[in-house]
Amino acid sequence: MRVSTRQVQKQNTRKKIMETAYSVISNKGFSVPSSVIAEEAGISHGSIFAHFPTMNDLLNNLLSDFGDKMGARLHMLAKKSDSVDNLLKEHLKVLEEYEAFYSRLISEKNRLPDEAKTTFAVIQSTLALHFSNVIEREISKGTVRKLPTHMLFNTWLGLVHYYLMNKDFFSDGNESVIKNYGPELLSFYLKMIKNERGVYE
Amino acid sequence: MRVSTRQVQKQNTRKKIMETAYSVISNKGFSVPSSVIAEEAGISHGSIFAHFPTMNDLLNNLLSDFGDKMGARLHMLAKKSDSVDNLLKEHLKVLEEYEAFYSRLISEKNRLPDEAKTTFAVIQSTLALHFSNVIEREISKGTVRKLPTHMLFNTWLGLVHYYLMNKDFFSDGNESVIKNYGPELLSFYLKMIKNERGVYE
DNA sequence: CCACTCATTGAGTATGTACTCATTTTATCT
DNA sequence: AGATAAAATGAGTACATACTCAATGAGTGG
Repeated sequence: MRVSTRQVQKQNTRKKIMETAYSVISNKGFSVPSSVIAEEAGISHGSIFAHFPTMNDLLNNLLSDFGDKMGARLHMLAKKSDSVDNLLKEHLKVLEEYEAFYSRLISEKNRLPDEAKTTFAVIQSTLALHFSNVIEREISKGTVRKLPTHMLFNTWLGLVHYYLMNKDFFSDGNESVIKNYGPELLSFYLKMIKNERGVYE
Repeated sequence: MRVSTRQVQKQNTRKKIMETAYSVISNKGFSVPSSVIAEEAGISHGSIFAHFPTMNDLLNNLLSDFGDKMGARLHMLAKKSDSVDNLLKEHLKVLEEYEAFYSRLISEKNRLPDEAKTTFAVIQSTLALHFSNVIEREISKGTVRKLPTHMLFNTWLGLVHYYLMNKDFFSDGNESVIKNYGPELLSFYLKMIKNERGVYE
């Protein structure tokens, strides 16, 4: 057989490590010790280092995977988003899906390896691209107020990140902030940026 | 004499530790080791622990002082702020004054002792109080659009924090983000929340 | 000037965590 | 089945950092 049991085993272990790291980091943050990840994954401590030369390397792999995954997800949503309303609604859906890890990322990115900034940049610029396309179309249609696109974008992201980072202030325990507040954020933001009086500008 | 040289000496050392910690943390973040603070302050490592039982205790003192100082400063500005424009302009001034440490605080508060959350809450609620006073007055005057006050507040703070936390993305090196972008943030935000057509609602 | 007190010192200790590597376990090949 | 190679193990090492404490020496009071 081409794919030996051994190879499968090794790949499984690697995958197990990555998945466990993802979930443990989502719950406890990036400063979780390697020993905890090993324990949680049900493997020996040394095994991690048989698969990844350093913890930083594991982190970089995680971050890059995450960037790809979430980036791809955001890219998709653009296709079915003809309006700001829909785009942002879809954005919130994606965020809810990745909420735990994403929150950790935006909270802790400044003290993570550079890969974290790259991951963040990938996600952000993907979103920004689709956002500005949709917004500019709506501005020229007159449905959105004539305001600088980049500021509209930063305001939306700032607002959403504010809620994600201050989770403990807004939500109790492990509840999803996006689930609880997403609709309010969305409707408020739309009210703020939309032309109430139609196309007359 | 009542105040002996010794007492003065001790107070000076304590002050020196606090001030150095404040500036070192402003530059390098809260995870800076005690040894670096001691070095920078020009005192022995052990001296820190002669003044503060633990590093956490030092941090708590710093945070509580900072909260008091910035809280008081924010409290003052309310008196001369008759309009949102002025209030936010003054807010930006205060932020610029405390930018480095404040940025660290909002970035790292989630992994700091609980005192950090308290400090944050003190600052935030002081600002929120004055903000909502001014905003509600302007809403009833018709100069600000009729939108929920708490969301207006969160949007402003979200936007500002977004810039502070992504400093490296917006500004190079050690330049002040507030200095560079404050005016743009302010004018954009005001444009967004203000009624362009006066009192007709 | 001497005895005493107290702030300061810094080498030493304790602890946590990343990473190593000789050994063990397990799959594969003949 | 026995020999070999790959994967996993976990006790051991290196290092960073918080905190201790006996020793130092400078200010204080008699």
